[in-house]
Amino acid sequence: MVNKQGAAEHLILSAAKKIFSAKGKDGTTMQEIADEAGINKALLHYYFRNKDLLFEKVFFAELQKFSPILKTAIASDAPLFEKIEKLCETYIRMAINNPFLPVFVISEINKQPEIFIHRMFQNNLPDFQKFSKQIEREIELDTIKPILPPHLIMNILSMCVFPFLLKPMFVHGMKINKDLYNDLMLQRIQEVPAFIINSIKK
Amino acid sequence: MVNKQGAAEHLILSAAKKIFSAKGKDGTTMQEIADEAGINKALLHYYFRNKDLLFEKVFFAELQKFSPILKTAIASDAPLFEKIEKLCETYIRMAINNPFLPVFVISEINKQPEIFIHRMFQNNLPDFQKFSKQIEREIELDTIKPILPPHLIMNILSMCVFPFLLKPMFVHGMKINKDLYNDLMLQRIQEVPAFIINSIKK
DNA sequence: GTCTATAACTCGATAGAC
DNA sequence: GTCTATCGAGTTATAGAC
Repeated sequence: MVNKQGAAEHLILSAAKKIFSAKGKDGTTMQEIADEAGINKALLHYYFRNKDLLFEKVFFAELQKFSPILKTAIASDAPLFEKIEKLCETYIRMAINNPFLPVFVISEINKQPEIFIHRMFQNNLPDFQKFSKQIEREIELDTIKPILPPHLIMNILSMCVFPFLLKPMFVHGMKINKDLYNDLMLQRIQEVPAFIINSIKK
Repeated sequence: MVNKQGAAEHLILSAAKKIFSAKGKDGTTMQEIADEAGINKALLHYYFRNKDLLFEKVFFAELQKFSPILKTAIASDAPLFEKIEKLCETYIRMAINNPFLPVFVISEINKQPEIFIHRMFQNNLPDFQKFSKQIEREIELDTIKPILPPHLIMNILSMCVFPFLLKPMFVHGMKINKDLYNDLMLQRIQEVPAFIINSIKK
């Protein structure tokens, strides 16, 4: 709001985040971003050189903040149920605080998988192998019902992230208002891990 | 493959389906589609008049085939567990046979929710209200554990559809090859409803 | 740093020959 | 029906004044 050094740069970044999120990279024009930021089109190029660099600046910076958090949660030595609770909370809070991220990740990952994965994790993927071993160990110990680790992992990710992708469907199609939807998402921090643990525990 | 009447039209449609699915409507150029189809750009306009009409022809035709199937499955009078099994099978088979559809639906629904929902269901949405009542009745009868219907509905949709959106992540990021991935998806036709029913049954 | 003006380019669409 | 050639709108990107 206040005119300071770096104010324009910040205005551009948050305007870009907003418009890119709503319309995707290709659907957005530099003019729209400039208008939203209340500045001139040429300034976008002055600060960020071109559209691609602006786009990357906006999203990869945001994503990389979460990459280490996720890696830590997945590789931790916590007991399985505790880890599942932690993972769900991490994913869901991330999405609540950054409603644009899930859509962005899914569309980018389906356009340029190699490039995206490389940028997101910098050649240092979360250790799903270790998590799989932990699941298999619990099955052997007979503390949970048999399930292939990839299925359990997919179930966790799915229930945490997918509802955010469906938000417009619920809000527009089924007349669930936005506040109610956000309440539902908050509930899911407890609801999802409980649902999962109910299903697998012996 | 064979040169016949209607061959070009068919080549265009499947080329368009492929490229649109990967890059989205805005990210795709008519030139790319023409190249993929091995024909000339002008032919695209000859057959489909313009880009928007081509896009709609490709996707809404496909989607509308499924709209009545889904509506029937959701509104049926089958017992709850049976209905859940049927729904999962319907969603997962749909996605297996049309790997491009989930990405398309999610990105479109997040760009233009009203328009998309209207086109997809022609003002005649699936009756989730009825499904919700059915869930609430089972809870009252004490045959399943208490859960808010929207959560259960989200869980079902999520576990059926989301894994298809993550395919590139599994295939590229975690070196799971495509055949194995498809096997996993087929398993989920049984796996997902079992996981859900395990979680909610008393 | 910020602006106006415009150059350079991409892409959808059409004209017209065959 | 299919092609080549080209137009024109819309966008990215830059030059240059302040």
